[in-house]
Amino acid sequence: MRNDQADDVDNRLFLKSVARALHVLEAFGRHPHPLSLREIAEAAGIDKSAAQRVAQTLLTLGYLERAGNDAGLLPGKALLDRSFDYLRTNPLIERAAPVLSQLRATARERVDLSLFDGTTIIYAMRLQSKRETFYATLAGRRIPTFSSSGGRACLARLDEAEARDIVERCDRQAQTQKTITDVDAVMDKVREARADGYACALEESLIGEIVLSAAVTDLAGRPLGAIHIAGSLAEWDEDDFRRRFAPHAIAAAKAL
Amino acid sequence: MRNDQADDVDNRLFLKSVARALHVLEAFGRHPHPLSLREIAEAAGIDKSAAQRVAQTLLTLGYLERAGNDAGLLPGKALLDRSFDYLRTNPLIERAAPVLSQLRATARERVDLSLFDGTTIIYAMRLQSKRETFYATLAGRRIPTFSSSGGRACLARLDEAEARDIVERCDRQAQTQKTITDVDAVMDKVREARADGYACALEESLIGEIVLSAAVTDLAGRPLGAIHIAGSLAEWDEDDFRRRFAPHAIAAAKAL
DNA sequence: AACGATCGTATCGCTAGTCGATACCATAGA
DNA sequence: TCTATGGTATCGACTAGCGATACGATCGTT
Repeated sequence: MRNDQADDVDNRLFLKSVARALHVLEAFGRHPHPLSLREIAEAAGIDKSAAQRVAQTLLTLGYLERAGNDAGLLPGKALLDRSFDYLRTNPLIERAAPVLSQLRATARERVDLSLFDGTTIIYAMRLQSKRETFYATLAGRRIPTFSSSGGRACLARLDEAEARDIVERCDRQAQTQKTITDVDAVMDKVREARADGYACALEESLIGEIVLSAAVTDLAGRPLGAIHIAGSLAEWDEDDFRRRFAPHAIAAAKAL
Repeated sequence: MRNDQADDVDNRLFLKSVARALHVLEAFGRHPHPLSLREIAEAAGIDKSAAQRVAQTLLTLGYLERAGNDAGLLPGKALLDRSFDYLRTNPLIERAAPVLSQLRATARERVDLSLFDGTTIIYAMRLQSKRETFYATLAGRRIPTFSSSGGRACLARLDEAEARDIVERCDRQAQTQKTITDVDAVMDKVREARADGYACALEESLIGEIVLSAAVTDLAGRPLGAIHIAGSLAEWDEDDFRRRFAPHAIAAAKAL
């Protein structure tokens, strides 16, 4: 999971106790249900005593809560405060908010802002369209870089070698039958995105869904994230969708 | 800010190092902009060395990031992962997701789910309507219990003494000219909400906005949160809004 | 250029904070 | 009643982290 262990070990400034506590919180990412002390200890690779101390601490600070039927522990509301801080302090989000909601108003389809983070991208803002249920529409969700249009839009802003390296390091599992998992085939798509100025993915994450993305970069041209427009193939065919929305996505991304 | 210090001190299980690290992250809630090491140290009440160690640790774990122009540190994307875990593991959110989006579809106004947390409530899910910009629409935002319709809907499910205690402990600053800050006046509103089965707030948080809320409770009848429907006074007058949406809000809350 | 202020980074000996084994007290099911 | 499993509490030993200090870079100022 972590290949910078080497750095950690020789880094005299690294606080193991802090890392332990965060590993406890991260355990709920892998086990999304109430956990007992013993389960926490196992998931975080610590003994029961350590888990007890960490849990008590996080509990009093609001980063953990007791599950309803005293059936264990769950993440706490304080985590929402911290992610709010993240969004509020991120200058990209600040600038993107009005642009996104205007884009949403003109496109009348689902609009997202995702952030580039190596082998995955993470949704930061989501403006849903009509139906749309469930976790798919929650901020904080991560999806693989290689198979998402937003991810490929970002890769297109990197040089060939760096992009290829990331694609190779991705966990390239097929999400649907249409997911492109071959490295060379993905790189073809990346080059296509580089040429077009936007990326497009057809049913690679979800059957029936077409997503089109334009990358947002910093002043140096490095990708920070991407703006997505997502539609349903029941209402659009690919060419129409591209023609209609690609200019909007590119313009919105350029505005940032 | 924290009156359980007494408990903390005599609790032998409380890990100070973990608390220190979290205080560092919380510093960005009070100072929403890039912070230098020295500023972090000040905000978290620790010395520069400690801040350095904590910052290095959080940096390598992704809970802090360097600001673009190496102008300091900012919260990191890992925080979004954790809030996603919170939302995903919270059974109320799971049940509420489909109900909310259906409510959004029928009401065609902004719909929110907030969670009751003592003197504040915190937005967990937000389905915006048309325009709506900025942070107002982000999950994780906290607003005072006493002046929000959602908060008062929750208070209405507590007994008189407990509700009054919370109102008194709130930081009762007026958000707008219309904010009701007097304890007795707030309690009148709470009693009204108890009688009606829903609460209503007129321009108490934002001028021109009317919000109507119904509380969601656990099996024991204790309030967990509230469902909000928010509209614009430019489009509705109070009576129409109440008549039209109160039944929907109550029904949606009851469905949970 | 030389200066002082302020930034991030690195070092190191001492001690207080944490570790981890262990015991305790519930509740629940056999 | 017994055993398994949950959360809670205790305590001596030892190590992880404290905090003072120092260093090199980068500024804007004089």
